Amino acid sequence: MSRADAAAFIGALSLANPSPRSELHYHDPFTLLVAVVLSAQATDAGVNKATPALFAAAPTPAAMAALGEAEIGRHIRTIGLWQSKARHVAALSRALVEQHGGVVPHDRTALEALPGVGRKTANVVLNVAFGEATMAVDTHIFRIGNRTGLAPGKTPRAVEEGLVARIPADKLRDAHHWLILHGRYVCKARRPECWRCVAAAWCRYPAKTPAPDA
DNA sequence: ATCCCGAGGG
DNA sequence: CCCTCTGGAT
Repeated sequence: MSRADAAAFIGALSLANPSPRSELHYHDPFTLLVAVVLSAQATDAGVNKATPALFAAAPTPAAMAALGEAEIGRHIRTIGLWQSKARHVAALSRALVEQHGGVVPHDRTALEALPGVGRKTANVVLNVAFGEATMAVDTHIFRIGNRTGLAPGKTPRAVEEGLVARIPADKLRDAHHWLILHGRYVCKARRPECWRCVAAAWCRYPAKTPAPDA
């Protein structure tokens, strides 16, 4: 897909979702980082319910490290994979204190070396908190990139590079919100609702589900 | 039953 | 590449 079409595609999605919001609203690097770690394979509702109390108790790496794994676990017991996440959050907080002066590093290699942090999570922090021109490719964005031709690729890395090459740098941040919302409610993995997709004109994926009572 | 805004380990 | 971790929503 050309850059012009990509801009039109993203523009259509932005009009359909004029007020994007999610746990990505954390701008502080540390709370953003922890919120994203907690989000993996969990519902956003669960994360949004648990994080306010957790961050009130421990807003910084030092405070989180002091809080400890057991107490972190008590705060996040209602979300999936909480045991390994409590372990990772405790370990990454200690690592930030001991190796980075209690500050989230503005550096991909250092971020990905933290426990529980992979390329996707590192990209969220790099883009949302530090303004780097990168995209965090989750399952939704990976699927949309391939279905639509917006950014085809066999690996998340390839899709990421295609998106960064086609979407204007100043729109990458909001593109996360729009693409994820679109992937969740319209361009779903199963039974995509193509008949109500605002970006269908730029999409090459054939509608496999007929519109209800149409 | 099946899926989720992943990451680590085998 | 495949498996596992895990509660909650649908």
